[in-house]
Amino acid sequence: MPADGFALCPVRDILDRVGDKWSLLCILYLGSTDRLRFNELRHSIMGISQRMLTVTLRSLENDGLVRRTVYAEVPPRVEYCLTALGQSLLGAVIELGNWAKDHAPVIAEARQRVVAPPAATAGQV
Amino acid sequence: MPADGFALCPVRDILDRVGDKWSLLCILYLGSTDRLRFNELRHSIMGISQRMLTVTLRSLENDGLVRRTVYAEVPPRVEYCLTALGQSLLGAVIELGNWAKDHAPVIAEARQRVVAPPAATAGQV
DNA sequence: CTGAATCCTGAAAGATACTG
DNA sequence: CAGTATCTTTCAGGATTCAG
Repeated sequence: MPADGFALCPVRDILDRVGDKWSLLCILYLGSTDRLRFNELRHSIMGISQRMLTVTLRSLENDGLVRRTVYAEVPPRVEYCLTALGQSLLGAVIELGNWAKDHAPVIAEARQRVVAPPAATAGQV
Repeated sequence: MPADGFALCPVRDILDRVGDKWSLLCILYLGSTDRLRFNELRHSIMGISQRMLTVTLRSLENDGLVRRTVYAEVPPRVEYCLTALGQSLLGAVIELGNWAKDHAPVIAEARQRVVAPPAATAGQV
């Protein structure tokens, strides 16, 4: 692991954080409403485990993208929402999401082409 | 807005592919020029291993985002460039990259705040 | 209800060496 | 130059359990 000091480090850094399995999903869902409770979010992002939701939310909170509000009630209630910083990221995420939705079939097609290449083509690389 | 988890599946799928450690960097660098040879790219993305560059480029190629052109010369020459599909993604990636660059200091600051929380804040959680 | 703490596994990624 | 082939290590993420 080299001590790197090049210009794209911040990009790498952010993408590492935001490019994990659940962060962008959390941001997308949190961005679609005002705020969500823990289990609301957990139910929205089907497939996420309780642990990963906690870990992801902590991570986003630590980066200042998500605000966590604890209500001193019983039973406990905790609500999450995007911070201004998180909202500023939301645009790019949504754009990425739209791209993904728009081009999903094309990509699926490209992948098919890999597993099932044309058999009759001769010579051509 | 989302409500239905299935709509976000393609997003998950794309983000999984594009959200790995090197793909977006490759797209960014390939998008910044017409085309790049293997070692040019490798030199640009400092820190990437030769293996991971190969793996990443294959992955992008399989998804139809990158075109690989082999010249039957000696010594071998292979050039990579974005396809139209790849270029269509470039916009969102650049926007994400710009966001990362713009907000890197704020995020760094937020992270600092986590490791060194204010001791005197009383009352509100 | 919300979350912390452990344990565990598969996949990702790095290092290295070899090849056309 | 541009890979491929292995080997090893790391670690994200799932399951489970405990706690406030």
